[in-house]
Amino acid sequence: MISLAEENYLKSIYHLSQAGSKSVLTNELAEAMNTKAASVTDMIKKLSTKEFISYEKYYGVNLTAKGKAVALSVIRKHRLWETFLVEKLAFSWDEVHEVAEQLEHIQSKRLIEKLDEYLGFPKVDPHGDPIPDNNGKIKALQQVMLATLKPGADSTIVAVRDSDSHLLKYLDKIGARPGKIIKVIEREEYDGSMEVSINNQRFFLSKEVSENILVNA
Amino acid sequence: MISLAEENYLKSIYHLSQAGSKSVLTNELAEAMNTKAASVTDMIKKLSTKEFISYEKYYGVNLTAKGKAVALSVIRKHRLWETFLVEKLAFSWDEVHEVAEQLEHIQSKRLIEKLDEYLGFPKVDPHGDPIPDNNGKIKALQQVMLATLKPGADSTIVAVRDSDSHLLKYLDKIGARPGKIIKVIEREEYDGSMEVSINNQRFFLSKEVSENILVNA
DNA sequence: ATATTATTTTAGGCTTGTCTAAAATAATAT
DNA sequence: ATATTATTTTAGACAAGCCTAAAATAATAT
Ligand SMILES: [Mn+2]
Ligand SMILES: [Mn+2]
Ligand SMILES: [Mn+2]
Ligand SMILES: [Mn+2]
Repeated sequence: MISLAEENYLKSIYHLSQAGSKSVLTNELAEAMNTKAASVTDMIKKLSTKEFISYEKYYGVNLTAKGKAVALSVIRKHRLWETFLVEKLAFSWDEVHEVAEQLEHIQSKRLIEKLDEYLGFPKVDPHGDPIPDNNGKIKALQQVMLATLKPGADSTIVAVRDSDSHLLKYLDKIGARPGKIIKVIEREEYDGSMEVSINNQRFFLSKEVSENILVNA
Repeated sequence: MISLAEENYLKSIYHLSQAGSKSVLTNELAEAMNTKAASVTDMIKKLSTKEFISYEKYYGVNLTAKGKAVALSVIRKHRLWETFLVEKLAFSWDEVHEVAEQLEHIQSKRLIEKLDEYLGFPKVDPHGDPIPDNNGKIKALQQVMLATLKPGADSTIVAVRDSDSHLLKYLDKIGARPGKIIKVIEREEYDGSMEVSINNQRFFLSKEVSENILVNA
């Protein structure tokens, strides 16, 4: 019915449109999918024919309701599997993303329902990302990059970007996990780096890192 | 590295050669793979080039050590996943095969090691089939089709064929599970059907059914 | 030993998903 | 308003995995 490649494209389009309505451009998608613009154009046509996306030549694509449902179903599976790997199989949070990239394509409604139940219907995955429910409803978390906070502010970590395992190892080391309170001590304007405190310990975070930590808005 | 299609071919070749040494013929493989002989010949050439099989034109194929290792690894994954689905997710034994056909292709050594551990290093899957160990060692069970037993004999069920969910539902209903003792009361020579007793209950089994129940030799 | 039949391989073609190079279009700068 | 640059699409090709039809080979029957 729907191929693995198609599912991955739809998922990428969803992420790039940040669940929003702005069109996703060919080159963005090419970069995200680690492929070439020409290949993206080819796939875009197929997805458009199948009505998973609406496509205006030269101006990018948007998910249809149908396409969004597929994307959310894949994301649901991804996040449930990540939760399973961490909670049940004792994986660390930096090891799960790649495996979940494979597991998210397993086709079995029954499996994902049973898995959800087995895990106790979790609301967020190990990185703090919300898990869409069975009907494709996802709770849009009010979140903002740590990088945008001003000195003096303190805030709770909501989620962290999950696809770079080196980043995750580092965040784990400094204790930057969802639920933790993080306080901005100082911020260097010229490079965007900041000093923060987590668990009463101080750390210097590069802009890079502080953009990958999401705190509540 | 190795594709899903290639893995499935190697698994099929393994099963058809019944872990033995007799060559597997093109048409056998075509039937098992639900494909055409011409397609099989194409794939056979690829697998031969990659040295997963030895191939003598017109006389069938045999797994190399390398090919056998791949086949056993896929079978190991299949059976561990089936065990997981039944033991942890409360699937019934007739629902697991199809899902396991997908899960067996997930590539992650770590995942399968963790899963094995999580399941307590099971030796057999829900249908009684032995699970190859991490090194590709598989315990060749001494087993024989129930159909070959003579009246009066009683024997323990070791395994049942796992790929027909209707058969499995039926076997479940009559209590024909691995570990159960089954006794042959009578056998009709003309159609190979037999009357048996399981748990002190009597059943008439067609030849079809009695060939899909494996008992210890 | 030869003819018939069954099996297997080859030839040529199709779809999916990818690529490079060239052409078309849009965006930006002068 | 036009020229330059950046982006996107088209054209043409390729590998994987499948197909049908035809040719080649092996097995079997006479
Ligand atoms: Mn992930
Ligand atoms: Mn995640
Ligand atoms: Mn099975
Ligand atoms: Mn089984």
